[in-house]
Amino acid sequence: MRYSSDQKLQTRNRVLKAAAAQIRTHGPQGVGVAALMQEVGLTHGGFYAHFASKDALIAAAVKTMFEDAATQRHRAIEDRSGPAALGAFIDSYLTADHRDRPDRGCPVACLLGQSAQLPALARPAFDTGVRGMVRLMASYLPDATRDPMALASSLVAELAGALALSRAVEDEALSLRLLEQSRLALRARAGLAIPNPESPYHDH
Amino acid sequence: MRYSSDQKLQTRNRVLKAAAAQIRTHGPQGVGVAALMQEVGLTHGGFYAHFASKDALIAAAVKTMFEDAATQRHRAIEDRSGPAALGAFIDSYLTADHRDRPDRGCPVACLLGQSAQLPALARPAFDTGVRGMVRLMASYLPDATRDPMALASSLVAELAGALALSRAVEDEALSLRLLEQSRLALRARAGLAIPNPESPYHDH
DNA sequence: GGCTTCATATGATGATCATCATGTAAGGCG
DNA sequence: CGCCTTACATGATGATCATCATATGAAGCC
Repeated sequence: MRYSSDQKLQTRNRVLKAAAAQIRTHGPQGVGVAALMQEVGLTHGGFYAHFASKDALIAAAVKTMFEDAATQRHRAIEDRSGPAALGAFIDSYLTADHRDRPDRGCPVACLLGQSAQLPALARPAFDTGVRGMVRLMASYLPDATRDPMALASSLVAELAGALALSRAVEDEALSLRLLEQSRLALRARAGLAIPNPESPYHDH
Repeated sequence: MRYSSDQKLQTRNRVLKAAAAQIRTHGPQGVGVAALMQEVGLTHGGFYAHFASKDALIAAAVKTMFEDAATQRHRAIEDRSGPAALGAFIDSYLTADHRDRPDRGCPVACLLGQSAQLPALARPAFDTGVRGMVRLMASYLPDATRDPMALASSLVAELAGALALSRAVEDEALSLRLLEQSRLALRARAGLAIPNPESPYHDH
């Protein structure tokens, strides 16, 4: 081992982190190898010492996105459990902050509409991530829930859908309304009490 | 007027229709001017006689998508009204068929995740389309609904989210489960009776 | 019947991009 | 001390792409 003992690994991780951010903001197509390497402080040449192809990079980056997402979920939930944890997760998910920072946000919401341009290599990681998110939500639903996995599946669809929609929409008021009303609806569906009415929107 | 009287208009419409399909399947970036024109039976040169730029094409194509979507909604709803219309719409929306034909499907679900690569010119049309979809669903909710626009907003998020998710996922069983469980949840939330149990999925 | 107009074709231009062959320098090892 | 592995750089290649300048050819008009 020349250079410092794990030089290459650290570089690889920095490239991965940058790619994970770029993919979430600009989509898989929006990332160029040269621009990516430059962001890490290197030139494009060395890229193929770390990844076999751009598709391989994307697949690896998708994986790391979901790993990061898991730790972020823990941070949002803190030491809560059960429905309280679910409520905290929903509240942290459907915020303008999360909407405005896709680069460090939920990969499910970011890759939702990129199915066409996501290379086949990255698909399994996405599936696993979706399944993990559904399972997580199911595990926090009230014990009395009849079919937790069924409900969780529906909740995940609305969560990711609302966030992605709020990003796609241009009008700020419409965007905030989409976030807030799905937040309320999701809390109600999860059997949670009416939350702090932190954003009083009225239609029309 | 040389050629037949409205030759140019018809060509323009054919280009638009092809673009609307391609954008929905491959995303805005996935459409090339040359390939698009070839699909219409022309060469790339004439393109700029019809559109000022690729972005202008995309903006126009997004508009036509939403126009088509409106007529398709009428077809799905037929002569039903009120909750029955809503149920028919939900059932027609969350099907494997709709999932597998994005090229003629709902633009909201297709463009959900393309916010980054959608040119600014096309954004207003998208907003209008989303608003229209929310309004439509609100108008069909039961009269007793407390805040129809609020509920409709949440329903649209889940509808589009579930469809987009079902497309992004690789595993067919997972995909079908996402569709079906959101279909059931949405019907219930819209105050509709338990529907025909056309697809009995069990988790695990 | 020739002129003119307009829809489309041909071909070029420059930009961007993934990929790779080869060069270089850093630094542990003999 | 010098060698040689290794991480990265330089530069080239060929592909793809949007855009546009110019050519062509059909068809209505005088």
